[in-house]
Amino acid sequence: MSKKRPSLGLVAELSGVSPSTVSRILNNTAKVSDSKKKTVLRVIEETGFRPNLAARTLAGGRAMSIGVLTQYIDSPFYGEAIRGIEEVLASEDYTALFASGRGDRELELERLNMLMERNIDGLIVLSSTLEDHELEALAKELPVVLTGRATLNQKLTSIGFDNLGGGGLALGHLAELGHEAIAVIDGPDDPDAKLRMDGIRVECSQRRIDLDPELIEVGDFNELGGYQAMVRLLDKPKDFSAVIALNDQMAYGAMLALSEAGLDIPGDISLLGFDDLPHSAYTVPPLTTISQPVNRIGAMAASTVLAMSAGFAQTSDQSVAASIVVRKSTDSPKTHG
Amino acid sequence: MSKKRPSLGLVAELSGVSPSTVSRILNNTAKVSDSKKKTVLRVIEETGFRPNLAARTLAGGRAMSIGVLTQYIDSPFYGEAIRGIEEVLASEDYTALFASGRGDRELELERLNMLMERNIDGLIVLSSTLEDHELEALAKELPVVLTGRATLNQKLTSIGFDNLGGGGLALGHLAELGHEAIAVIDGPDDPDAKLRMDGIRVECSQRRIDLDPELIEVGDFNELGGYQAMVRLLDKPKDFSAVIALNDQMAYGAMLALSEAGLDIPGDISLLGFDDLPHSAYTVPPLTTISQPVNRIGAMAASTVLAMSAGFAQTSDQSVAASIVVRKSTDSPKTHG
DNA sequence: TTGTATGCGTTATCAT
DNA sequence: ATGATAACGCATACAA
Repeated sequence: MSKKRPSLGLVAELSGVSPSTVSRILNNTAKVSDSKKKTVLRVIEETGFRPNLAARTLAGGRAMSIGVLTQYIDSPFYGEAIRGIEEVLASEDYTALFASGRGDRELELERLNMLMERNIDGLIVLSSTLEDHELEALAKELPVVLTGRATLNQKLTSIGFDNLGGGGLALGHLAELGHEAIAVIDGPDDPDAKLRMDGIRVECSQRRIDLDPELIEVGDFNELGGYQAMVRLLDKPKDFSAVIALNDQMAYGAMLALSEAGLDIPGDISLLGFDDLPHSAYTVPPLTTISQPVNRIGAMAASTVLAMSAGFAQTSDQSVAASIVVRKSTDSPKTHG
Repeated sequence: MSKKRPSLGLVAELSGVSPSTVSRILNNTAKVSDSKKKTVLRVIEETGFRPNLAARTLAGGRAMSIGVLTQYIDSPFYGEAIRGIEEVLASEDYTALFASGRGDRELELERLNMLMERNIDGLIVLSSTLEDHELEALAKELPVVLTGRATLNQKLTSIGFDNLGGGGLALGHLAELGHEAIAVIDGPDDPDAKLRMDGIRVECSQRRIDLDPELIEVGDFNELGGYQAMVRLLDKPKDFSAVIALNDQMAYGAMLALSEAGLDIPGDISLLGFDDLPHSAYTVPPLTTISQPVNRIGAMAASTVLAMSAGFAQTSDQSVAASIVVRKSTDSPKTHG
């Protein structure tokens, strides 16, 4: 019953031209007389013809799709990037194919294979358990753009945050408010976290502020890890007046721990995060945070793969600047007599 | 330089068998002698052969992909569902193709076309601006499973939340704590919101509680809308001791408004949300909420399309039960002398 | 400018 | 149980 979809051949027949002519019109790959073009276009309209992507791909054309490798598709952080990617790709008639590895190497490899089976024209790696040499190997087969690994490997094209600068911004803000004893909730073993930490350290030494190693606790980039790290921090005999969480999600967890301890933000403790997730404007109090333009990164990554796929060489590294969004979670430390 | 991917033909040649035999082994579509099977499998291993999906699709096989139509891929709510969908699909070697319409009908149609071009084997509609009759038309062309439209149209297969029951649960909880003047932050014009509201109303009449229309403000299912609705509520001369927000995101916004007004949760006002988003365990205070097993819904939707695609008829409606997660944002109203 | 012929990698229909 | 062959819908090299 269901009449099968019209094919290019049908359109050609109905238009009284050859299939190649229709193909040419579709892909704008050669000149076609206006009259023929007009009728073909009309027939396409009438029949509702849409090229079969499988056939097009098989015949050597592009698959019109870009793979996106990530850990968790449902993460507020990657969500931002994904939106940027989607917008750019869609505007060029490309589609994003997502593959989440959930931090499991086996699964990630499996999903990556799935992407390759689908003849993707390029790959954006938002985060991955893959090692550099594996990514390099991949990059020899198709355009690959990484995010968050800037400066780590010059053989790979990457779009980075200015994590170093962001770290400096964070510490600078607190220092200028007058904080001297500053605790940090570090992230997992991850290039982004490392560079943010480095930025904080550099700024510390420039301002002659002492970063007490005892006041650095490691989290997992999630709420729970931030909560637990904050609890451990609070347990220590050491005093501190401000806390930097290396991402907003951990800051959320820290907020809860602080509140349960009866501490006021920013009255007792100032708190600062990274990423400026959409939700951060609505925490209580609204969170001061380092804004990494994540969705711009996504957009840049997308236009970069597209450019590479079209044969344009790319400069290997690009990065976007961080900025600070000052809200209500940071203030001067209270001076106790 | 880049040696092109090994094909089924190559594998056949190297194994000394015909292409058909290799295909049979791959798809388990006929008996093949163990000896041949063994060598073919070995060659596949050695060459790293992976079937080309475009070819497979073109040749009449399945595309091994299910389209997922949604408004915003980066939304904590849909994120949950998407995870459920992905897990089920991946386990069956299927892939989800996402298309976000961002609430724009034109864009949504455009993205839907993109999905059709890709020969999807089925479609899951998480949310859509499409009307029922359009969805019915679609459902005639391929398996379609909806979420959140249960009971609205019997011709369509759908997986629904028990919004009605959830609404009852919410009001029941507050009623039993002793609340009588209850405000509601309603959602946009949306079946889910409507049913939640209905559930609240039904429970109200059973408990002889009066739901003051003045205390119902409409939000947009986002933090900002919740914030604004709460501000409007606070502006009214009417008194209330509890607020139900029809989803967690609006509850987050309400929390901020309440805090800015100097009101304590739950000391002054109890607050309750819907959805039990991952973040809700980490708000200050942690949010009491109606848990809709969103990711189970996703999983059910996925297995349902798969079943339909395999030719099994489906009962038209399924739904999963709601439950209440009591945390710290609700308590008995304070009795003022 | 336009048409013809061939091939892309796989499945499916026949044979054997 | 296995192989030969056609077909899927399109792009492209080659002819005209």
